[in-house]
Amino acid sequence: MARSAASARTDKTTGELAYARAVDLMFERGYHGTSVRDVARAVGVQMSTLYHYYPSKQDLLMAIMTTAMQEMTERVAEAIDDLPSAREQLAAAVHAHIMFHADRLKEAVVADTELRSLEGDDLQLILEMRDNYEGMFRAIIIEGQKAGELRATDARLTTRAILGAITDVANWYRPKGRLTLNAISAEYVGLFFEGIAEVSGPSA
Amino acid sequence: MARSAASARTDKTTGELAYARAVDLMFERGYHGTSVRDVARAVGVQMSTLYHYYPSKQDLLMAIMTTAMQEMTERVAEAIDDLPSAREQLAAAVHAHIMFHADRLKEAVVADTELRSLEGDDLQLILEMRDNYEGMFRAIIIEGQKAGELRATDARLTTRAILGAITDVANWYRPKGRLTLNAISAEYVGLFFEGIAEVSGPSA
DNA sequence: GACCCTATCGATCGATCGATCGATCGTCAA
DNA sequence: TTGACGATCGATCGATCGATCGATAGGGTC
Repeated sequence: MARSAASARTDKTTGELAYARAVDLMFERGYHGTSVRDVARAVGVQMSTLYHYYPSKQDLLMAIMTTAMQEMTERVAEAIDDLPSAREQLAAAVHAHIMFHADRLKEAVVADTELRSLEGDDLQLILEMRDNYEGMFRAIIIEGQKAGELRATDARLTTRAILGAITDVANWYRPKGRLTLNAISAEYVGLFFEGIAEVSGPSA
Repeated sequence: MARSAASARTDKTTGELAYARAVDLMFERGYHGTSVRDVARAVGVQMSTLYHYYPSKQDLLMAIMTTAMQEMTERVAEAIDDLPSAREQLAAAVHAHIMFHADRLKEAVVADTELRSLEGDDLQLILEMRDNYEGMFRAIIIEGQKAGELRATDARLTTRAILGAITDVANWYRPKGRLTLNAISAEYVGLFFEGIAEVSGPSA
């Protein structure tokens, strides 16, 4: 088969390269800020060639978002599997979420921010995947409250607070930064469980 | 002066209307997803008229972002002024941030998400305003730790965790929702200070 | 060797983009 | 009453958008 120069130079097919370059560009400039021409130029191929792999620009975005949501969900599900306590499960889930947002940072950010660029059924599908993902976290919290491990806070709001905080990691994390990923993850878990108040402090 | 039909029908000038409609549209579709034509159509005016008030599309975005950052900073600064303890200051800052993100929701979201649409000096200016804003929160935490009110967590990371969580409120808050803003704010403050662990629970 | 299929190309479609022009409208001061 | 001027209009610019076209090169299949 005829392969593009760029595709032959790497071990990826043109379709896989298109996915990767689209992730890069949409991460930097957003969906509407990225033209199909930009992606084609980055792949080293004509624009019409991309339409051989993805029927539309929207389908290219959907491929990114479904892949990201699906793999993130799998990672968290695997991480909490068989853990005995809510505390351990929640810590593992937070850790898995942060890890995914670090080493698949661009896909995660695109998935987190381009919801508004989706239309119709595509939007509904991703919303369902998000609800399902959030539900995993909320279920842990609710079970932990039933078991007496966790305080009786509003489960839905608590879930949003935790997810809001750890999703934001993708907005500032730098691999060469001051803290390792494990340190970041551990510190977040400590914050969530124990809070910031000094128990023996003046206000206790 | 010659006033457009839309401007005459309201108490706003065309320039103010343009700002408001641009906020609406960029909130829904993002900066690159919103055309100057869209804004003009929403205002009820010709596209060229908008250029009488804003020299470029980028300047329109900058007007929104600087306004949002400036007013949000003022609100938090006023909220924490004269409060005696770090605990009270942080609670007030969190409350003010959430309140701003609720009643100026669209501007806040645009300011939070369109950083990547800015270029050159514009980007630098907004980044400085963000750093300054974040610095207010971090200063409270550091002072609270010195005073023994707060645990010795990583101040920079703790600040990001709190801001990440409360900024995300704009992504799900609905005025007709289950919880009032005061309840949301109070619950968040409780989470941040006390955490979710049950102190007398099995893991304590 | 005849055939087909996938992958790619260059060219081009109609639509829309951000931006700018000169002309005209409406208001207010003199 | 009139002249100046800010505000608005309609028309248009060159560039770029997402999408589609027909053509064809190069392997695999029988």
